[in-house]
Amino acid sequence: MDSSLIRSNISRYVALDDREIEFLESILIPRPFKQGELIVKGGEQARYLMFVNSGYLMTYYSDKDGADHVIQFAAAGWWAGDIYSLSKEPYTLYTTKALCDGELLLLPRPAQHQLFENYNKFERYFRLVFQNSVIKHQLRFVESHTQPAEQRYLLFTATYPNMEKYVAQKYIASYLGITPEFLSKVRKKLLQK
Amino acid sequence: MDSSLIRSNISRYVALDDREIEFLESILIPRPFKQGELIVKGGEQARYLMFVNSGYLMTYYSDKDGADHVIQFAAAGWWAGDIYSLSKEPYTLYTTKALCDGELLLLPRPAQHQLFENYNKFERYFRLVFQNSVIKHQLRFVESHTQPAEQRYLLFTATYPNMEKYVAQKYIASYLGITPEFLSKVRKKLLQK
DNA sequence: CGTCTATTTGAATGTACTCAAAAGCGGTGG
DNA sequence: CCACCGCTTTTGAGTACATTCAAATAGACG
Repeated sequence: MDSSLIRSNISRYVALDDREIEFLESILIPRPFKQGELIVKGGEQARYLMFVNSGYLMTYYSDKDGADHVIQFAAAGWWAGDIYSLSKEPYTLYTTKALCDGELLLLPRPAQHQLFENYNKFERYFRLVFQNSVIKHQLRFVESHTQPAEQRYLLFTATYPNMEKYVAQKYIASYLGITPEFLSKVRKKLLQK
Repeated sequence: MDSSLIRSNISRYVALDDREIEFLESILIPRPFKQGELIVKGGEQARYLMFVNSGYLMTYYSDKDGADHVIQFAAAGWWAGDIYSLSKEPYTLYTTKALCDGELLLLPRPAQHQLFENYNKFERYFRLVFQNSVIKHQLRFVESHTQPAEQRYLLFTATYPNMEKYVAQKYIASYLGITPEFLSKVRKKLLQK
């Protein structure tokens, strides 16, 4: 298993010693995935934290009318959006889908507890991960209420330069909080400029 | 100083022993505030985490055009929205304003480090606080893109039953992501029913 | 009481949505 | 290899939700 990506990610927040790295590697489970695969479905038990080792994923909420609302995209080096199901809730609300072939590193729930009990550096690491995630969510929220759709789309393409190759436009529209039809019109208008 | 509220809040996540409580109390600073007071202004140094011991606060972002965008309201027993400035960033983007008289408990930045270094229960506590905050932000985001303004307003009044007594409507409008004028019309329509 | 700000109201406008139909695109099987 | 199927994207017309601007009214505070 190649744990270099997750190790370098963690080392941006806390310094791990050999013992901690060894333990981490002993509990991570490599999990390859194929394009289009539904890795976790909304309503299922949330059994793992998912670190993206390679490839692209997205996490979305399917409402009662069957409409999907994209919460987050995740590239290699990110935790999948459904990281949040390590809460008390045993079931996740969100579906996680592969946008191309790739590999996850799974951190099973029981192992999470071991990790937190025995190595409090990981507690800190995840505190910082969540903390930064909250900050990003706040910014995204402010953006979504200050900028019109066109600006938000431009911001998206700047932030996720490669994502458009992998994601159907309707999911980008969903992420931006607009309809696919309207995104199509926004793009047309931008191309004419 | 009355630390009963913060202790009972923390005890929902981790059990503190006497030593830990004593230390916590030794580093918290009571800070009374008056209605309308700007407790922290956007652009200033973020020097404290702020726990609301009594009263109501709100946290907002003022954009370059001078428009305010409310991120969060906070009642007694909550951490103020600007909790997020315990990150690496030395300055906060957000302004925190008192909506009535009340009292904060301040947790200064240097004391945060002591807390995290010496008592890893607090690390866990804040991990869980952030974790739950992320979950709430995600839900709020999905709501704001699935429900029309009228629904969001009803949800708001149900979620924060007393808040309307303290908050100017224009700030509720801002929190909901609509203009004050439109909120006024929404309310009128609801009253006619 | 007067001033300042918040709220209400109305008219005109704009942004984004719905619905429906056509065009494009990718994969599968004959 | 081409034809067909299903799904995504585009396009257009009509509509709805929400905004802007302006003016009138109401409330809060000194």
